[in-house]
Amino acid sequence: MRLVGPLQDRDAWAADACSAARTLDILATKASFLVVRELFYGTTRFDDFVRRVGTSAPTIARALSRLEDAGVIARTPYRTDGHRARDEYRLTEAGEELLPVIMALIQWGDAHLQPDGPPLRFHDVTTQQQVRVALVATPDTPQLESRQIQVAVHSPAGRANS
Amino acid sequence: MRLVGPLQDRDAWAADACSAARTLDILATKASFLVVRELFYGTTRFDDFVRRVGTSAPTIARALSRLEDAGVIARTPYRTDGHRARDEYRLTEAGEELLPVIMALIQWGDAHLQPDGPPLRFHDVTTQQQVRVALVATPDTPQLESRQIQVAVHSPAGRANS
DNA sequence: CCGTATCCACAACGATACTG
DNA sequence: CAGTATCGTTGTGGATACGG
Repeated sequence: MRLVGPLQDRDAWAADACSAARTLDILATKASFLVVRELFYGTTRFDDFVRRVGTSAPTIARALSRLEDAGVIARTPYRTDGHRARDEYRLTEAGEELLPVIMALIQWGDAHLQPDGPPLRFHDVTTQQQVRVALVATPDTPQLESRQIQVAVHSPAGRANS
Repeated sequence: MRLVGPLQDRDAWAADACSAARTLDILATKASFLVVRELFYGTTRFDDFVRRVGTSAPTIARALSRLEDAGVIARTPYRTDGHRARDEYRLTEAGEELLPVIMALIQWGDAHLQPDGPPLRFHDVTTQQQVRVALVATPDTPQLESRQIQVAVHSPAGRANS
């Protein structure tokens, strides 16, 4: 990248105010990232997070409450039938906007850490074109939303579904 | 996102093989992310990392060696004049491809954690259009490279450069 | 089924001190 | 200037046990 303008204070803006640093304070741990990933995949229940993130219940509880504090997710009661109140977790609008972060991580991992190819495929639900994360400088480039994206397990070649 | 295909094994592909999880194993800590950010900003020297990431020397040393092990950065000697050999750190090609990850973090932080607006602005070096991270499903959308991006400190309104 | 509380192990961090 | 070594503290995570 090419730095322009007043750069004498180069050391100043790095540490405190950097937006990446602030975002990372929220998504502090690996578990937090993966909980957000699961939310995009539609997971809403505590127990499913535990199993699908592959971590312990306390870790999930910590991640969920931190994300809630940060306004990334909202905890809402479901099945309000009688005495047993249960919560489900959903992304807020702010949380939905984390999709590029997650997709960028997946895309890099697909390209560099998956010798056998990507385990998952992401396609536009209408055009069936492959979805990718791109850096663009065109204001008119449309932004895909999460519900327009289709996730499929990648089965190599035409594999008949038994 | 809409999950399609065989989903019985939903719990399986989440934990082990997920590309996001694997990427996060490399960028395990906040310091690792910020070191990568600094590399994009052109930082190459140990001491500059320490100051600009705002952390301690051992933390930087750890982050650098982990990133080197992962093939994200390469350590090359500079100023080979005589007895004093020093190293500089640069992104590998694989490392360069982490730019969408960093930009996505910055973009989210700009939108949600900066009440006074983004501290930095990113523009296409030729068109001067603003750069953003987008999810696209069009194969022909061009990908901006890091050297086509211009970084400027955001000074509100027209502030004369003294 | 949905979590929380407690405890222990380990990894990451900062402070400090030291080497070339 | 460019790191490494050590150490005490904190944060993160897993195991287990417990309560709604």
